[in-house]
Amino acid sequence: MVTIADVAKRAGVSKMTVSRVINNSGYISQKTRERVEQAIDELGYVPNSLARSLRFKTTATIALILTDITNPFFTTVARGVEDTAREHGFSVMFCNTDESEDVEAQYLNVLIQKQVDGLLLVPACSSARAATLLQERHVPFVLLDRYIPGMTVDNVRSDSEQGAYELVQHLVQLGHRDIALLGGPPQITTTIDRVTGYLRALEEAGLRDRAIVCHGGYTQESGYRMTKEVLAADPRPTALFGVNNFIAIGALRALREAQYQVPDDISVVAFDDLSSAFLIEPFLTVSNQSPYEMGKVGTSLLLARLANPEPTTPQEIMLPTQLIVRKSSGPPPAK
Amino acid sequence: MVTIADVAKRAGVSKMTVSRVINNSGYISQKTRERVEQAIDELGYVPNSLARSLRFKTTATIALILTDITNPFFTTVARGVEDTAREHGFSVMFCNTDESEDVEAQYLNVLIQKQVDGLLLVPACSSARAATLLQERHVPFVLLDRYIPGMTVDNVRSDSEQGAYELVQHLVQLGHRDIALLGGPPQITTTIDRVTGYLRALEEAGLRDRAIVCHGGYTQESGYRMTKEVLAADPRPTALFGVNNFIAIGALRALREAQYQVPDDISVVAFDDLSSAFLIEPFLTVSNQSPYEMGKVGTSLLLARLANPEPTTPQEIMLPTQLIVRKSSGPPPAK
DNA sequence: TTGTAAGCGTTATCAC
DNA sequence: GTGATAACGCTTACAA
Repeated sequence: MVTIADVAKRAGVSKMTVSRVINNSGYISQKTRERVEQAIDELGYVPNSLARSLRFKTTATIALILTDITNPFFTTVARGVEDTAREHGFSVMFCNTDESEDVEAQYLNVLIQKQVDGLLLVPACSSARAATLLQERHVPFVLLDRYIPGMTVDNVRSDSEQGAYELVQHLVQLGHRDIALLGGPPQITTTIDRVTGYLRALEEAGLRDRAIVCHGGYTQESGYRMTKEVLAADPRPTALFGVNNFIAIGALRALREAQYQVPDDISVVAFDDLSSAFLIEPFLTVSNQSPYEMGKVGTSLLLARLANPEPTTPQEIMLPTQLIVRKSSGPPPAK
Repeated sequence: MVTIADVAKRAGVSKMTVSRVINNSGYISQKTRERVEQAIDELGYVPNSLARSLRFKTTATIALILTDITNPFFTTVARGVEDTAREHGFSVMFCNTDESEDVEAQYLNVLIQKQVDGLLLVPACSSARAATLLQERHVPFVLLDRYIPGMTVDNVRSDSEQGAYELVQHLVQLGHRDIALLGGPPQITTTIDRVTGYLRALEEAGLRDRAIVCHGGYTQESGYRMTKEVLAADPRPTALFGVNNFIAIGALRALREAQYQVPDDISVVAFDDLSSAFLIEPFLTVSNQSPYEMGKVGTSLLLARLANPEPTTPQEIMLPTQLIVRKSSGPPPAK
C-alpha cells in the first residue's frame, strides 16, 4: 500500500505538505503542489479514509437497518436513503433483520464498532431495545416507517391511521358491513395504527361490533392463511383489508383458489402500492405511501442531526397517504 | 468516547491486558480478566474497529455495486450477498449506479479509500473501466450477472445464451416464425448473449433471416416503446422475447393498449421470473434465473479470494437457467 | 501473567 | 511556505 509518506519521499517534501495538497488547506507554492501531484499520480496514491476517520472521529457513513429489502416498499425506501446520502457525500451500509431482534442487535454492535456516524432504523418488532441501546451509546438515529410506543425520538412514517380510515370508509360507503382486517404482527406500530384507523371508520358507521381483526406475519403466506380463515367464519366478510402489499397478494391468491371473483363476490383493499412497475395492470384499491420520500426525509433529518449535534426536541414526521380507488373494490354482492 | 485506555485505568491494568481480554488472546489470570470485564461493562466500552482495521489492514467489509436495487432481480441478488457475507462476519455496503460509469467510478474511489476488503460488481454498461481500476489497485473483486468482453476475471452469471435459446426454441416449436427480440443496451453482455442464443435458435430453424432485434434500456418504458415499433412493422411478429422482466412488462402493457390478446394474438416470453411474490397469478413464460444463488456464489468466491490471496486462475461460474412455460406463450394465430 | 514501546496512515499544532 | 512532533485507538513484538 502506498502511503502519504511514500508520496512525501518521492516528491522530496514532508508528509504535511502532501496532506495539505490533498486537502487543499494552507498555503502551498504552485511548484511544490505540482511536484506532489505528480508523485501522487506516479505512485497511484489513494488516501486511507480509515486513518482519517480515526483522527476526525467521523466516517461519512450511515447505516440503514430494515426488516427485508426484498419487499419493494423497503427497496424504494432504500433508494431514497442512498440517493440522499450520496448527495451529501455519505455512504450507506444496509442490513436486513428479518424482524429478528437478535440479528438487529448483532448488526447494531458491528455498526457501532465500525463507527457509523448515524443510523436509520426500521425497528424489528417495533421493539425499544435497539433504540435504547443507541441512545445509551449516543449514536444519532432516526426511526423509519415504525415508531416505538412510549418513546419520543426522531421518526418518519406514513399516516397509517388516516390511510386505513380512508380505505375502510371507502368500503363502508360502498355498502360493506362485514370488513375483515388482515393484519401483521400485533405489536408492530404500522399494524396497530392501521387497526386503529379501521376501528375508527367502523365506529363512525356504527359497525364497531362487527369488526373482524386477524393477526399474522407481513407475508403472502400469512395473508393466504388469514383469508382462508375469515372465509370460513360466520358472518363471512364481503370485504378484506390487507394491511400491507404481501398480505393482500396472499389474500387474492386464496380468493382465486376458492373461486371468488374480485370485486363481484368480495372486495379487497390494501396498504402500499405495489409499484406499478411490477404489474401489467394495477387493480388493487390501495392507500399509497411514499417510500422514496420516507427514505429521503429520514436521511435528511439524520444528516441534519449530524451536522448540528446540539440536542433538539425529537421530530416526528408524518407522511400523508393517498387513497387510490381501482377495480378491486366494489359494492357487496346482493344478498 | 471511551477507549481502551479508560478501561485500563479503571481496571488498574495496562492497555495490553485489556486488549488481551477483548480478544481472548494470551494468558490472563481469572482475577484480572474479571476486573477488566467489569470495567468494560461499567464504562460501556465498545472497541473501535477503525483503529483495529488500521492495524490489520482489513475491514471485514465488502461492497456490492449494482445498477438498480429497485429491480427485484438485483434485490434478490443483494439478499444472497448480504446473507452470505453475514455468515462470514462481513458487512456490506450497497451502491446503485443507474448504469452510469461516472457514478460507478465515484463509488469505486470512495470504497477503495474506505478500504473495503473486496467488491462485488455489476459493471455499468459492461464496461472495463471499473474492473481495470480495481486490478490496478489490487482490490479483489467478482463480477456479477455481467462480464467484460475480452477480460478474464472472476465472475458469476446466468447462462444467458442457453436460456434465450430455449425460450426461442419453445416459440419456434409452437409454430412461430416471426419472433422479435426486445433487447437492452447493445453493449451489455446479458443482452449480447441473449441475442446470440436467440439467433442460434432461429438459425437452427432456418429462420435466421427473419430475425427482428431491437435495442433499448432495461426499463418498462423501453419495452413499451419497442413493442409499439415492432407491432407497426411488416411482417408483424407473432411472438415477443423480452430480454428482462421490466421490458416484458412494458411489452405487455403496450399489447394491452393495442388490444392484443396474449397468447391468442401474440405470445410473450421473457428472462427473469418476476418473483411470484409480486403476482397473484404468474403467467409469463420465462427463463428463470437464480439471483439469490448468484449473490451467494459470488460472495463465497470473493470471500475465498480474500481468505487466500494467492493469485489463482480466474473462475467463471455459469448458473443454469430454467425454462418455465406458462400461459403467455401459445401457437401463433391462424392466418 | 503482565507491561512497554513502536507503529498502522492521517492531520492539528506550532515552530522555522 | 514548509516541516517536526504528537495524537487518534488499537495491537504486535519484546521485556520483565
